[in-house]
Amino acid sequence: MPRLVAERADALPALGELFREFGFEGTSLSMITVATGLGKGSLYHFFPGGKEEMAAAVLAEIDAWFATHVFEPLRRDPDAAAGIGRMFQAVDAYFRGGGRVCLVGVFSLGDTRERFATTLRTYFAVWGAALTDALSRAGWNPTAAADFAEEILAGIQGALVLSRALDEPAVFSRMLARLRQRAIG
Amino acid sequence: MPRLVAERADALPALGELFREFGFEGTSLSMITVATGLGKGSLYHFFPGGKEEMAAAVLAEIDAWFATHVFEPLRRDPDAAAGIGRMFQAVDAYFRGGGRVCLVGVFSLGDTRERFATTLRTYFAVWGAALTDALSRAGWNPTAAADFAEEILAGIQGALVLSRALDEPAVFSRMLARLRQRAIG
DNA sequence: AGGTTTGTGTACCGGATGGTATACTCTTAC
DNA sequence: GTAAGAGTATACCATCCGGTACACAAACCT
Repeated sequence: MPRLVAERADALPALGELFREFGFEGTSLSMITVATGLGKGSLYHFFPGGKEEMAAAVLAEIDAWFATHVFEPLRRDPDAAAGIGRMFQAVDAYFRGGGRVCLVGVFSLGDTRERFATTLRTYFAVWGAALTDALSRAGWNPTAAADFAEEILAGIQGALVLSRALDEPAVFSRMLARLRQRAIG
Repeated sequence: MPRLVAERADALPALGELFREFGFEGTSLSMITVATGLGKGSLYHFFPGGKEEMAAAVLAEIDAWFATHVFEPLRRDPDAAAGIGRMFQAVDAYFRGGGRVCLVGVFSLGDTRERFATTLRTYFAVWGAALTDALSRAGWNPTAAADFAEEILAGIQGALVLSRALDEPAVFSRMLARLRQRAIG
């Protein structure tokens, strides 16, 4: 019998989609065993802390992905406008043009928020700081940059909610295009 | 022994806060009995359809509230800018300056979405149409008005997510102020 | 080859879940 | 004053919950 999942990390994508779709409370261990192909024995071997450790691992993976694909370009690209452009491109790819929801947003709205409070707060705080920095380097004055960074992050999250409610992913694409236009023309 | 809840409608506020905070799946009947002071017997007397009917009733109440306090002023106020101003005021009050979350948004993100799909879609579609109309009457050209209406709705929803994640309601207030400024100066 | 780590299947735990059944007590109307 | 219906309390249902225990198998190292 072949192993479907060889390492703990191989289970994370399936776990992520589950938590995105059903939330933390809504995702049951039996759903997880089906989606990952791992029995409870294996799951608790990889994640001794149970469901909470699984969710924390998914959040950490998301954090790492955004750090390398979004935050770093924003901070490191000598051409600030280019870094911002890469951010919009990465965000569009990550959320699949509005067809995928933000796990950090989902967790932030529910009571799960308290459980992962610092992770959730840090995610948006770091993103906001990096974006503010890039906007400043792109020519915005500091206070306007901070305001606009906030507006961009909220716009992205809100567009995901709206796309989902209206079942119309184009809402997300349009929002991304508008924000990019305002940011770097 | 006095009746804490004399009518079905008296249970809706408590139900709303519960669903907002814990989502549909996360809200259990025992939490509901505690929060409303009603035993299961009474609950199923008022809501024969169980938890799903309770959530539907809450959504209907929200819909009605927004219809009278938000959608109607947008459409009916002869002074379009004043109608838009009243919308921002009503929204700020309803979401308590960012301290309260949008149940429609919460339901839209999870798997609950499918259960109440048409209600959720209609809520945003009607709001968007009313706001587009008001913006047009306030001087925006039709396509720009539709775009900006979308941006306003997403901004509101996103700001609620961000306020919650950062535990900083001021994010919501700032967003509302910025949007109002852009809309009616 | 032997033994140890790493991973897996399965039975099981106490408790909570949404929902039902039923017997009861009020209030109201005649 | 009594009958009907509205509203309530309680016990109970099957099912599922997250988590644990433990025996077992494959992979690895020496």
